[in-house]
Amino acid sequence: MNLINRDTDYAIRALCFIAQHKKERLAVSDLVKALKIPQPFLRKILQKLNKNGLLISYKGQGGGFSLARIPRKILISHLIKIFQGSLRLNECFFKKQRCPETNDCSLKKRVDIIEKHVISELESISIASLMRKGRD
Amino acid sequence: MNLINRDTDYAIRALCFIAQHKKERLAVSDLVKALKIPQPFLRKILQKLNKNGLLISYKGQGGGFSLARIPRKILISHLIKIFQGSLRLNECFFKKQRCPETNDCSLKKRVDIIEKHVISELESISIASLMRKGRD
DNA sequence: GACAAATGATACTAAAGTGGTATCATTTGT
DNA sequence: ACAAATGATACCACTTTAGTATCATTTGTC
Repeated sequence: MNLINRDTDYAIRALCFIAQHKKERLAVSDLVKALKIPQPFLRKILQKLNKNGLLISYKGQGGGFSLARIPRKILISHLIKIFQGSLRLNECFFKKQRCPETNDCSLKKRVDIIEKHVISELESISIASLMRKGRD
Repeated sequence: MNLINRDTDYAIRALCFIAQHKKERLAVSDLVKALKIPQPFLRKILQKLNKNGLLISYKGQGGGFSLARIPRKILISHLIKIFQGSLRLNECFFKKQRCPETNDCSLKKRVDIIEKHVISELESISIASLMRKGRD
């Protein structure tokens, strides 16, 4: 079980790398060299970031990608939603059915509390905060 | 993404049900009636709970299962470990490789903190605490 | 205008995980 | 001896994950 999957992880690395570079347009090939992510896979990820409004793409020769917003406004929670679907940790398997006996979803209530905490923590992590050196 | 999968969920229900019953031996067929879990699947789950020391099994006619320890000592975190493997939310995909640039796993550090919180919360949930009525 | 360098779109694939089913062996109370 | 129970194991369909492959389109440069 992983909170962050490979797509999301690659997306974070790519966004950090783009954010750190003065050049405001980077081609996939530039990123591949630095990040060691298979090129076709990284392309797919960047295309998705573009579709979701986190990157701007430039087609044709000399094209590439640049950030569509400042790093502080790019949140890990958003990336997880894009690449892993919702952030829910607690979809009930028995939506209609009442859980038998007294165990009627006191479990769900407890896990909901955990979920809320995790979500709020993930919403506090931005690309900017991951870039700041010296930050713990 | 779900913190608790179906195996674990069924295990929790089964354990709660057994714990609530005065009869200290319950056969799979008794549980199936009450919990509406497919019998062969539930059997597999109970066998695993037996192997992991949470249930005691009695073979032969009149056999069944009983709790191997008091409900307060059966923790959700333990069940997750049994049915879903480790509780880690944060296995690094790049164990040896250093993450490129300055982004060297400040992400991991942040997620580790979240993980610790989730684990400690799950360790605080026991079968006993799920059975107590009125507990929110 | 031709060409090459870039992204866009889409379809495919292999491996692992999830949620089961099926079968036969063994134990044990009556 | 028999039936009712668990033990062990193998199988299966479906979904998700982590990619690969291919062709179409755009655009700067010569």
